[in-house]
Amino acid sequence: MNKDNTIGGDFAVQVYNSLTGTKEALKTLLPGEVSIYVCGMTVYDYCHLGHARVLVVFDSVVRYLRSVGAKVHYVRNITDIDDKIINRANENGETCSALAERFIAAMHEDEKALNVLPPDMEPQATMFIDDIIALIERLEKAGYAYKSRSGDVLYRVRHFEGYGQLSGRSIDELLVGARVELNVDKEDPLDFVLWKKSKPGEPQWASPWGSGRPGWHIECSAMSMKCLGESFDIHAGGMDLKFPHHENEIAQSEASTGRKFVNYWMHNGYLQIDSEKMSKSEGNFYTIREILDSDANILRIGEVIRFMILSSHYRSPLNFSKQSIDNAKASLTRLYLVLSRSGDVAMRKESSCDSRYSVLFNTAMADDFNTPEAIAVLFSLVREINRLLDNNLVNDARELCSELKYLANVLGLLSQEPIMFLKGLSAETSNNETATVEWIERLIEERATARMAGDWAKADRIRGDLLEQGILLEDDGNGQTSWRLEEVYTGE
RNA sequence: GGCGUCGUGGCAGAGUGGUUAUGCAGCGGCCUGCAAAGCCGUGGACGGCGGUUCGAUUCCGCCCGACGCCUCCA
Repeated sequence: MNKDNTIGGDFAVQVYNSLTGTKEALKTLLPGEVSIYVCGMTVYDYCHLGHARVLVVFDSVVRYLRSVGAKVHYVRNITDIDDKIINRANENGETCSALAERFIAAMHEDEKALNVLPPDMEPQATMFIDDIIALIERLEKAGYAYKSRSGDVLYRVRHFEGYGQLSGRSIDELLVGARVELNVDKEDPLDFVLWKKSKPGEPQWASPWGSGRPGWHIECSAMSMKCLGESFDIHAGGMDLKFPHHENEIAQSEASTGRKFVNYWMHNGYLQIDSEKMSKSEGNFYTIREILDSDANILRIGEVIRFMILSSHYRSPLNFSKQSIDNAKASLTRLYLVLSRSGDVAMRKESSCDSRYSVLFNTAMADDFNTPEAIAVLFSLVREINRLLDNNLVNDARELCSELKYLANVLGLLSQEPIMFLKGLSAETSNNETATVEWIERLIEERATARMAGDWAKADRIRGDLLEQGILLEDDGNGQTSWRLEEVYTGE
């Protein structure tokens, strides 16, 4: 490991730091270790595709950092108490904790389908109330917090010198924005809630300021510092959290500790629908499971979504459409076809960093996690493998295949059995699937007989009929026929 | 009003001061009963106007266009 605490060895990892607006070499507090906190979900509903992007992007970041030998401490929180949760629970007539529990379980299912690994820690706000209260007390002692007339405890924004450093705006500039509501309760309109006085019937915890609950931003300060220390390396989340959430986290954390809170801030771009930001308030959003349900095989469509997300750079906007899904499907099919063509190949345990492809792959990823370029490297591997196979150099091809699988795995891709992906079969085969497979195989036999007899018309009719059902037949040179899924484009 | 991001070939989407991104689609060829897959070859691009430069899609300025943030949001 380098003495200067850079990560990545020969491929010094460069990270775009939202705080400075530039790409910087990633230098961590501890040599060879990376502490990263990602703002996770507020669990009052099913995760949408924007959440999928955060999950997949930072899962890939963590996988990559680990692949270059870093010991990563990955924390992703769950906010399980806030206004939206309380409202939704009331609407449903269930308790907040029951509601939260339900959607946490659903989120874990979604993650699985997207091949997102669990973080090392997944702290929930309601389990850190003591730490939150202690943090607010520190802020109060230092003069950064005050109790308002209404009973809420607020953060005194004017007292924190660096306020606005992340969003690149001064308090006064923010005020000119004019959409800040006037509130007699606040010393300054930008002051925000640290502790909210509870209303009857709401979840509440005892505190020095009376019973209440944490405000929105404080739990991330408390939990991240509790899990990773008062200073840590990377804090990440969606672009929309930059202001005010992350700005406020900095204010809370640095005012309480007097130390630099986070060295690198990473923000992923929005997921868009028809080139507009997808958000619940706009009503133009898809849940992850909605998309997952559009395919019989949940892992297959999950990987397609993952591929689609990684095929654009994490900071760019990502436009979701039927075509982006189809593109991802076609690309993944090409990757899986070469694996299937090579037979079953075990994944290499470690990358041979000296290989041409690994060098290109790592160079791309070290440059602020350029996954589109890394994926392009995967495809040049595919071409090479196919060339080798065309020339019957099977052993060489299989060697490269195991490298392909290794590199793809760094992106969380190609972890399924090729056949399962190509045929769209799930791991625990249903009766329905078995019946379908048998039906297809019967037709293939029937066609083989026709071909043997030279009845091309019949053979082609069977093939054409199956294709209309989305089943593509492929004959190899030895009289064997295989099949795979091929969506026929019906024009929407 | 303030701040910011972006504008690449038919579509998606990287990147670069002068040389092939990549995937899908197209075209020609090999292979195939015909296909499919694969391979080989190939056409096609950098919003507009100026400037810097031997040379700009890449740097600078202006303009136009799209989007976002300043309010809950990944």
